[in-house]
Amino acid sequence: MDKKVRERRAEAAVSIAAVERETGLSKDTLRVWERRYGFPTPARDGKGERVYSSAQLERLRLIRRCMDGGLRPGKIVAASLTELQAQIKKLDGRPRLTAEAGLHNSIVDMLKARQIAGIRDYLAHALMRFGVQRFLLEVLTPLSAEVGRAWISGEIEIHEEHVYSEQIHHLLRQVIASASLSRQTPRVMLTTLPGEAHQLGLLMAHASLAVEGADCLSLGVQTPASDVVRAASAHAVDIVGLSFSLACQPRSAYAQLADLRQRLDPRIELWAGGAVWERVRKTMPGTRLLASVSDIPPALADWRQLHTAQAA
Amino acid sequence: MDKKVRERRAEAAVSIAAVERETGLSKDTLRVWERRYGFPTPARDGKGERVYSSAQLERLRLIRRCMDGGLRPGKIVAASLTELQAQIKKLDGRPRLTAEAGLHNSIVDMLKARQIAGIRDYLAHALMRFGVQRFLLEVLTPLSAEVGRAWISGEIEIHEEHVYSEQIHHLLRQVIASASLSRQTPRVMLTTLPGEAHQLGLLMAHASLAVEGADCLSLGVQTPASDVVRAASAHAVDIVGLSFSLACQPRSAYAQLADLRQRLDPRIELWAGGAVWERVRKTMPGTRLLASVSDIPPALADWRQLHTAQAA
DNA sequence: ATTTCACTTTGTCTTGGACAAAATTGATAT
DNA sequence: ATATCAATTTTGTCCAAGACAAAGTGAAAT
Repeated sequence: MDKKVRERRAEAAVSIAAVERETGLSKDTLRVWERRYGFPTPARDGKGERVYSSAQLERLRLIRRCMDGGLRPGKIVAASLTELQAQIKKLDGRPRLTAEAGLHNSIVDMLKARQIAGIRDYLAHALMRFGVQRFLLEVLTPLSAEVGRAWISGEIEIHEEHVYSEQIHHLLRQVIASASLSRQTPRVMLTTLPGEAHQLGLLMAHASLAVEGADCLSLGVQTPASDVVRAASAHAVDIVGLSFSLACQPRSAYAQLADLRQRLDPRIELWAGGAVWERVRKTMPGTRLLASVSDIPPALADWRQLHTAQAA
Repeated sequence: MDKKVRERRAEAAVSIAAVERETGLSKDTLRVWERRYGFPTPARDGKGERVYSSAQLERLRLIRRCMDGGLRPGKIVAASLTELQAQIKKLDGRPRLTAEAGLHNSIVDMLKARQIAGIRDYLAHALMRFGVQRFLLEVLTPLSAEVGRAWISGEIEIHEEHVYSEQIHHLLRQVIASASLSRQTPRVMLTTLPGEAHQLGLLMAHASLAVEGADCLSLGVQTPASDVVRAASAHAVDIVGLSFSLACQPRSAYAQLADLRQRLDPRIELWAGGAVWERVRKTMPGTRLLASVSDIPPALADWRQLHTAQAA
């Protein structure tokens, strides 16, 4: 099955723009790698434009994954497929927080067996059993990582990953709908910046905040920074929460965040969530970096303590 | 004091990457406009890199809005600020789709007044009053058109449009959750093709189908055509439903659809929804073009009639 | 009224060079 | 042994000006 998937992927030939979309590596970066490291080495079409094979695309995805794990391009861009897979194995060996280790494998198996109702039931059951916070942290976080891994390794196809995301999305919307109460504090506005199209992180944060009794207002994904500033003031929120996925570049994410912090009303707190922040050492004054959903409840408790203290 | 001045300067001066993020215009496009139309004309920093003033950024945003309204770059990139504003006023004057004028104006007003709870209540009430199908057709369709128009004409800001979309999104997910029954016929797989990021049309179709008792499986947005083909076979669906927004090009949409029809198992029906199809006259064998949500129930009735006749 | 064809507009891709921010290395001091 | 700081390497982003095809426009022909 594994092999078959890979062969089918190898059929298509993709443009540099498509590779940029799929891997998150900019066109400039792809061209400069070709010059410096001799990889990737795309064919050319009649126009003289780069045409990447799916094999190269897959290898680029592996490279991307290694980089997300902290390895540097110079060491891995020229590395062979087997070397990359060895590196990933090493990275995957990190300890995990898991409510149920068996769960992840069975969900991936269910995806492969197209048992959608089974997935839905399993997730709904886990949610009821553990409660929202533990569900997010101990079930959804490792599960999403596992599904992502299964896709990269070719175990499942992209449409199976889509099915998974869609089920989670649906479940989280229901959690948010039932957990939302109006007139709570603090007021939190949630969104992502342009370029960040991943909704799941945002929804997880939304669910966590809603359950903890915050008054959440989501703008959906991809709100330009200037609109975030205007919307935050217009809706008089206490906190602006931004979600960043692992796919984004830490450097540009940090720069965007710094820019926003500068333009945002200093009385409004800025929280940035996402696993990227594990890899960033610098902190930013007036900004709270939340590397995991488990950081949300303590952050909220801090805010409340500070603001009741001030009121008293 | 020194620091404050520097901050103000930094506020007024943005890099080409920041302009790309804020406006959605690619770096290449910005550079080529500079060459061709003589605008924008950014200053340069010590490195020789472009530094855009916030005035130019604002003008670029206006240009962007005119283009979203259908104007072409050649006519407006070199236009002055006042000319641009005049153009936007003209766009505002286009005929409005208002079946129930009172409702739409009040929703736009509520958006402007930040009365989110009011919007939510209003929509929920309309849903209960009219039922799902009439709600989709008579409320949501004209309302979305009106909100889009209000944005183009500058009446509301983009974040207010985001708030609106998010509320609709939430409501529709709830409709889908309560309307979905398993083991119904036909089995319908829903998604959009790459480049089509709009979820609302897809959700509206999903809600309509779910209410009519179809067994829906959504893949979310932007599934590559080859994955659509594989997923349709893997999940043994009867119908593949694709959503196209008005923003897409009729010709490329038609071409993509024809390509998909050719590769898809001929026993699986292909339905394409979206207002684009109003502007396309050609039909495609084995493909059903649905220009409105009101076309969904009859299409479903046709399918059922055909397939019960065959079974008998 | 619709299709066809030539013409114009427009976004994206190309090359190879340059440079600064970030990361690493090595030397020195505590 | 560990912390600090400077030197060095690595790495992503930006630049220029040219090229080309896809999308849009408008006129002529069916």
